[in-house]
Amino acid sequence: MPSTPRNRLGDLERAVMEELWTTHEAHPDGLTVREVHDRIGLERGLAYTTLMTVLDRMSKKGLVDRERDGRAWRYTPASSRAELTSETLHHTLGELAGDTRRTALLHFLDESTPEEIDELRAALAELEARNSAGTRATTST
Amino acid sequence: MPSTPRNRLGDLERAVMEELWTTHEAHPDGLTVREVHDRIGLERGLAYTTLMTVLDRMSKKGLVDRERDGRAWRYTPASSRAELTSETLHHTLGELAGDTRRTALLHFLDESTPEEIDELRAALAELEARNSAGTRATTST
DNA sequence: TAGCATCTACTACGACATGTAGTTTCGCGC
DNA sequence: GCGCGAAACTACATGTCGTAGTAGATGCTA
Repeated sequence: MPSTPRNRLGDLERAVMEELWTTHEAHPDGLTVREVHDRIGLERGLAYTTLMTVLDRMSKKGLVDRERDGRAWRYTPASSRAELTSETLHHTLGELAGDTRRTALLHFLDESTPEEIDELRAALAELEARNSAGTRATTST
Repeated sequence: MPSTPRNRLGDLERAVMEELWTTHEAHPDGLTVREVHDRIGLERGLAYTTLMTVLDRMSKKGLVDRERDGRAWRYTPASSRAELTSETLHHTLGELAGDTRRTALLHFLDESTPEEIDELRAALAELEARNSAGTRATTST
């Protein structure tokens, strides 16, 4: 857990994260500034240095990690989209006391589509399955 | 549903909302700037006008409603804490595509305490109960 | 009725985040 | 040795938020 809040991304920051996330499989070592610029900067008419600044700031905020590759840096997402989202969700709910949280959750579900609720149920079921399996063996992180 | 995003409150803004929320039952007509100042401004050594500015901005952002009461305005929360939270949760999850959302939810649950998960289950159960009851009668909202 | 209290409306300003980009510096390969 | 490309540093505009002062309206009171 990073000490810095590092929530709420700006538009460009978000676009960069999206790019890093979606290319992470194909490029596990990350992308250089130039690569990011070629992918999302050119089409927006952004200067190379703009992406450099943004990536630099993002690494200082702990949103991305970077590693040397020759004279360049390779940037990788510090956490997956799922992790970051989960973090935000916890943050949002974390501000609420127990009783209020209940109400908020109810409201949330109330305004969810049946599909979303199904997803949630499925996730709960999966968690349960995993837990009961792990009860007598696994020691996960 | 407000057209303006109106998420992410600042510290003072949040404190004001908390005050409006917690006093809403006892004061359904809302609070005046002076009352808000007396309640949370004095102890922080804030000027009266500071609260005025903040409340004014918040009403422009749609966070609070206001109604005339003599020469003063009475401010009420535009939505309950639960609604606002629910909105934020939806917003957070709304950026994700189906597959990613599943993963995010799983992550979220993974990092939740058993109590939190119970709360969620309870909320789901309550929703279900309400739905099956309403299937043949109620026409809500 | 003149003045004081009280409220709103308008303006301001510093700090910080973000988008955007230029300038400087430095190392590597030819 | 020189130039290319990358990083590092600096800069500036805009928007938000916390903070507050001042001007102007209006009602109450002596």
